[in-house]
Amino acid sequence: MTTPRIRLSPDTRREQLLDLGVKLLATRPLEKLSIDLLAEAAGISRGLLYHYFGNKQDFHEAVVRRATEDLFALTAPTDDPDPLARLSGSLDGYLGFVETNRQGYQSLVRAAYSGNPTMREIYESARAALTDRIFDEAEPGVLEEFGIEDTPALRLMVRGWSAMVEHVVLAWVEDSGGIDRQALLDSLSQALFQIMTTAPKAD
Amino acid sequence: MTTPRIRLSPDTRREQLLDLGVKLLATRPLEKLSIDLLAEAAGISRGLLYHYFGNKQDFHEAVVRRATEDLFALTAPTDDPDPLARLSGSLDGYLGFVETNRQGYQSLVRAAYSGNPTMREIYESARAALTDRIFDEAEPGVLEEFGIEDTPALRLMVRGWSAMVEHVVLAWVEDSGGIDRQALLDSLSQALFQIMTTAPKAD
DNA sequence: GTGGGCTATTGAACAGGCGTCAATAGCCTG
DNA sequence: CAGGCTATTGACGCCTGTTCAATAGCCCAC
Repeated sequence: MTTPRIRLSPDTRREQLLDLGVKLLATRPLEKLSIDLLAEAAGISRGLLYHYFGNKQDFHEAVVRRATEDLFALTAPTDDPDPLARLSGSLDGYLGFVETNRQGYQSLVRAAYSGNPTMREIYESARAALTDRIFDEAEPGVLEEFGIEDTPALRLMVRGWSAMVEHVVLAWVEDSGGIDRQALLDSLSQALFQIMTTAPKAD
Repeated sequence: MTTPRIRLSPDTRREQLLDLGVKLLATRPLEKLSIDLLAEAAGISRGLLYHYFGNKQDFHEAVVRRATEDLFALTAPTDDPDPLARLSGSLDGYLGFVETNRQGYQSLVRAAYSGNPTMREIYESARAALTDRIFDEAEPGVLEEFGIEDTPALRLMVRGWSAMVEHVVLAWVEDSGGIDRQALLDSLSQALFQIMTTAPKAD
């Protein structure tokens, strides 16, 4: 009755478990992704998971890291040289991702706030990568034209803007409240522009 | 050896457990606030906790609700009639609260993202109350002077600004990066002003 | 083709935290 | 000071994470 045990190469097995983890995360929060659930879904014993990932924490971290990689890959900005157009396009891609992966994205954000410092770092670096590439890949000198200066204060405010985007987008996806999609995107990019042009100069 | 059991009135006992819960929350995240820990700290049996709060969820919710009430009470705005001054004072009080209750405030924010809808609602309504009172208590007509119109889109963006404030303030408290306290407060209130004056009109 | 070894895989056992409930014992009232 | 109401207990069952010695699939040498 019981399925005969199947022996796979470590790489294959690890990949299978990681992919399955991300897939299951799209339907439930991280805390509901138990060892039991994954083992049963993968058709393996609980013990095997501990062979590949030291413990539940490590497994969860690996799954979240994989999920952020997916997010990053699926939201590449356009190659428009205008930074504003790049920002707009990137925001559009980001919103699209959230629209089609609402549950998975919620699980991701929640994981970032779960209290585990490593988890937070994983998400924080993903978020940094998302915003950085909008500007870093732009032609040098464009920012200076607008009087934007790269200071710790500016970086802090931009990270704050990211948090705002997360919140607004998640709320809008839940219930748009009659707000037009494009108007939302415009407001968010305009907010960033304003924030950047008026950030305080560091002491 | 064992302490003789002490019989208190339900109200007294409940109050004691709630206060103790908030106190313990200031030193650890919510998920570490186990039944065992609280029972031992309070000098009671685990069973008694289930008599007062149906289960761990309910207990956690009650503790978080109490914590948000404390936050609200400790950050009352000044009675300045000028809405900008009121906002500034309120932000100042809020930052002060976070500075002196960093751990507890972190636990609070994390709880809000924990996935429990009730928890989220508790925190969301506290956040709404914090921002609403800045404007609701202002003299009527001031907002209109600045062309600010109360629309779903505006409310959404203001809630987004709250998320930004949370993020920025927590990051700044962790590591100021040489950013001046007053400059931070100014940037945040200025950001709100800009966001409010340029929010899209709902279709 | 086959026997043997490397190691992927298992499952039973342990730990610790949540939740239940019949039994116990403070405190108040007459 | 006796009796009752009910606040309080503690032992029990269950579920989930974690360990580890035993098992068995796959590949290679012959």
